[in-house]
Amino acid sequence: MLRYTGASACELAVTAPEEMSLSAYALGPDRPTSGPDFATKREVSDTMANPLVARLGRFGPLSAQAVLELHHLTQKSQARAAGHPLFLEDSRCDHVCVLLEGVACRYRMLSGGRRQILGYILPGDLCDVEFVTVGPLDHSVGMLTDGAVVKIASGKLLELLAAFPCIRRAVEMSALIDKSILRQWLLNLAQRSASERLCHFLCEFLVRMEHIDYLNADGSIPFAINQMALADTLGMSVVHVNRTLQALRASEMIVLRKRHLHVLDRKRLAAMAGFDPGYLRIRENIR
Amino acid sequence: MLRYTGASACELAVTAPEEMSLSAYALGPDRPTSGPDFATKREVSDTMANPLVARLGRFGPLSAQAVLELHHLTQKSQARAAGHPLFLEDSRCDHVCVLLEGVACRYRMLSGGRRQILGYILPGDLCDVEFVTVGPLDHSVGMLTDGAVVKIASGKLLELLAAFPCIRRAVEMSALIDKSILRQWLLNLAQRSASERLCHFLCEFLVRMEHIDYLNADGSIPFAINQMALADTLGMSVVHVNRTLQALRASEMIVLRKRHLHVLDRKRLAAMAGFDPGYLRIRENIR
DNA sequence: CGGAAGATTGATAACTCTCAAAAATAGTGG
DNA sequence: CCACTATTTTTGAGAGTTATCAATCTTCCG
Repeated sequence: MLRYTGASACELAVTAPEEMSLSAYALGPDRPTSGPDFATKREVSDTMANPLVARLGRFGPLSAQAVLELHHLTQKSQARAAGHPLFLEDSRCDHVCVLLEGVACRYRMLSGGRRQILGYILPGDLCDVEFVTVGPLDHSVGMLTDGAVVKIASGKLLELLAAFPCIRRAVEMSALIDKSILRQWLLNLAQRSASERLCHFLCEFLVRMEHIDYLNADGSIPFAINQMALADTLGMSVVHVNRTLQALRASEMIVLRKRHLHVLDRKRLAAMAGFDPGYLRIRENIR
Repeated sequence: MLRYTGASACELAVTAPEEMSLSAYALGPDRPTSGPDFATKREVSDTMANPLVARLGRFGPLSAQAVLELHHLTQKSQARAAGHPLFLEDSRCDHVCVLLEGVACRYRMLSGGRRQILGYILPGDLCDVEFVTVGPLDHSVGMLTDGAVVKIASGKLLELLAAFPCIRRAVEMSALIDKSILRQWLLNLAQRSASERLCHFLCEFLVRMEHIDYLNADGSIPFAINQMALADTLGMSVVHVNRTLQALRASEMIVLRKRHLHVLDRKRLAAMAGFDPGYLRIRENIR
């Protein structure tokens, strides 16, 4: 039972045009997601229902006051359709976003219309944490799937960081992990073959999704990332992504269809990729 | 054949065996480097002679007291020969290093004896700034050339950060730039051809060296990075690095010999690489 | 001078890209 | 609910880039 079901509009059974009325969507009483409706749950006890609280809380205990504040900040969620930009390169920004639902990515566009995806942002993640940034952003952030976000003014966030050391620590930790992931990606791109790269990405994505409770009972996860995005992530052509995926399917390591990924043999996939989840700093290891 | 033997002593024209008497070297009156002798310049007014002070100072004004403290911390430099490890993956550490001289790099070893270089550390840079790290390090740091470092206990650094907001800001800024460089490298590896990657790296290295005043009067910079290290940086084979370098020489964009790099045509090199120095957050642009 | 590390060369093979087109799937509007 | 269009996935063929292997040459340094 999931908040983010992975599909663009289809699974949510609502159309989500670029400029729909956001508040209506976010606050509507019959919001068609199957998950908890954040707008109606305000109890502190319900901490794990809030992706931001859940995520920060995994880095260490948060004070009750801190949890309250975080809850308060994430009340007014706004829907965002796939393709919607959250931040644009070269612009300046006065706020950060918390992703509540869906998948977003950092990316840069290059001459020739190429795109390089620099990282994935999952529910509960803060972006762009480089709020400290004085200059213009050096990359864009956009939604890869439909989802929902909350904006937080930079000033407000800075207050929060100053007032709650537990939050500050969690955010700092989160930034370190981001960096760790970047290094891992670097290594992937530089040293591994196309199929190894793809396997590694799938392993990482699986572990991250599992960590935030998006693993379904049947062992699958929502996976609304199309082959073009995979190509832009892994520095390979769409054609080659396609063929590599087919090879993985043929060797019965994964099933990927209808925007859901089912890893049939984690061990083999991880071995193939040389994947060691340590860099994600998550307690439990891949089985 | 192990891949990481590092450069032999050369720039410094001294032999630097693994376990030489460090203090003798660092404090010797006739230290054979061409640069300023940090050990004998203790005046606060002489701020730019201290690589750490110089580097942090470029991010914003440092209070006189902060400069004093930084100076004090960087008195006891220790020589480090090429190949010397500063931090080892999986170990825990209770200190950071400031590089005063030479070039160091972050790297990870992979199965099969391969090495991936994850970043370069130049004089004035702090490593590993991930001192906050609770867990073991996820990568190693080692000297690529002979040089000198100063160790700072983590506790001491934390005190400093707490006591001097100007230092804290500079260190945070520095961490952000690190991340920015990582993203740029990612993009390089994923999207550019071997020759573009190489050009891009040379541009970046040139700008960084210039920024810390290592540009010689003749327009060259010290470049003690061998082709094996370049290969491990750019994810290509040594053979291909060699051939690509030759092509660059043939097209009269660079002269690279005797461990010195002379870029003859910056504009063309930058254009070839798609290099835009903005991500380094340095005032002056490449000419 | 001798040994070792680094740079260079040649030949071959492997991997991945590009182009072009067809098939399948998802989303839209009647 | 169905037809229609756009997007995404899949397939085939050929070309290009880069890796690998093995040997030689060069430079450095004791």
